[in-house]
Amino acid sequence: MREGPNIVRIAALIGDQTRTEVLTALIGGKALTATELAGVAGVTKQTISGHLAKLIDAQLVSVESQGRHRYFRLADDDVVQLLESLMGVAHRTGAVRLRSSPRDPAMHKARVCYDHLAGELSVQIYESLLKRDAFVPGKDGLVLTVGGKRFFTRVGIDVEIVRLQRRNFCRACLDWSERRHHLAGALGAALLERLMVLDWAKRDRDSRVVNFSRAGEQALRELFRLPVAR
Amino acid sequence: MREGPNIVRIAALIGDQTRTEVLTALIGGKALTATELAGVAGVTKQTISGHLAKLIDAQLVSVESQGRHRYFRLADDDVVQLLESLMGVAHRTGAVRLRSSPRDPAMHKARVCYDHLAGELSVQIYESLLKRDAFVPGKDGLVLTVGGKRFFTRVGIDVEIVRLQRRNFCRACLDWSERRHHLAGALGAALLERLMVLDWAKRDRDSRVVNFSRAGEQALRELFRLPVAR
DNA sequence: GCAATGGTTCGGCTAACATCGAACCATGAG
DNA sequence: CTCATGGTTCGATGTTAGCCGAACCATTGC
Repeated sequence: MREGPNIVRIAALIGDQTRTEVLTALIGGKALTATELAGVAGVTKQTISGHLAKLIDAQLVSVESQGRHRYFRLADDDVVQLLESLMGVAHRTGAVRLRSSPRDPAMHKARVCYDHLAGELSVQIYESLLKRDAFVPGKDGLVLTVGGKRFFTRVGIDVEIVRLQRRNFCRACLDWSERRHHLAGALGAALLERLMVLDWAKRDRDSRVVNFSRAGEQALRELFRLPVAR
Repeated sequence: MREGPNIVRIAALIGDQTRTEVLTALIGGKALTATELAGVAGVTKQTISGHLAKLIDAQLVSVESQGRHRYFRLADDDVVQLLESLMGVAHRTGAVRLRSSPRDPAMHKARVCYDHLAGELSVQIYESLLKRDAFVPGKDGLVLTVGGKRFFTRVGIDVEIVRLQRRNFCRACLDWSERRHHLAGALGAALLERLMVLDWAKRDRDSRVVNFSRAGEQALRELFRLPVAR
């Protein structure tokens, strides 16, 4: 009768305010401790401990113990994709949070999606690269062409070193605010990393927003030949 | 404090066995009545009525009244994408249904994803088209090139007529079993439709499986120049 | 060794919600 | 009009699960 994977359990886990608070906090990409997570979720540590146990059991979150601390992070990229997918639907159905802060437009322009860039700018980068044949589809994600490699070399990224990472090198990720794709994988992460090192962009202290400096955005736009800013 | 769309409500709705039964039944693409849905979910009609009201209120499902019947269908493509995304995570975490039927390999090869094709074959088609520059990324999904149009004309699809539909014409959809993209949108739907008319493929009576005839698969492979079958 | 901090386990309380029986409204057939 | 069928509303019931207080284990610092 029933077929396919059991999605109910996963959805039920996300269908709780506290746990979603945890998951969205982890989209930021940084590994957090239980007490930190209890703080952002606004519950006691006993409660958060219970929730984290469930999330780990379901393999949505993974842990690493270091001394008396336990660091929690998302277990896999696909969790990020799932959350962004959920946000897409929530966005369409108008189920947005009441407190739509001034952050909102900034979130749309550029934000962190786990460890890579999301939002308007990121989509433009991805599409510009695609249009210039920077990658072709491969058997597991995207394959960077010789021409594509040049773009990254020019920002100061050593593509061959990035390629050594065990994770997926380069793939597309659906952007909930734009409903289009942006660059993810090790290469996407390396790009965001590099933007921060160059001081072209800075992460907002306590949100997923990424703020570009005037010069940084300018340089990025020229480098990836993005359409002119409005 | 909190930012972004409210995903908890959506996830909580999916996090119920009965409602998920309803949603997955509707991925099949056909609009179903309340009593039919009560049947597949195994609950009484009062119960299903309550669930449907919630799903409609959250805009995951839409209704159309016809006489004394009310036909329920998924409200938007993004719900399908969300469900497939969930299945992807559930698949990775090994949370598959106990009863893994002989249907399972068939599901992986070809199945219906709302109104278009999903599974191994569909991914191959998509990637073959992409490699042959059948589309370029556009501002809202993919744009079919002149070269791409030829592929569809050759199967007997009048692309210009398909383009008239109000829905998104052509876009990519993430495939949970393959973890890669396949073709969706009006064009994807038209292709599946055409395959059935040509008798190259048939839908399984009571599942999402799509069975290809020997000749049909052969023809499809040649037409879209797919890699040789294993 | 002893306190302090990070985290988990246990038990009990409470609220939310899925379920169904029964009654009720709407449409269509005879 | 009358009856049958498709759906919804209401109220009562039972289960689930989130939450916290308290006690407990583990690691670090003094």
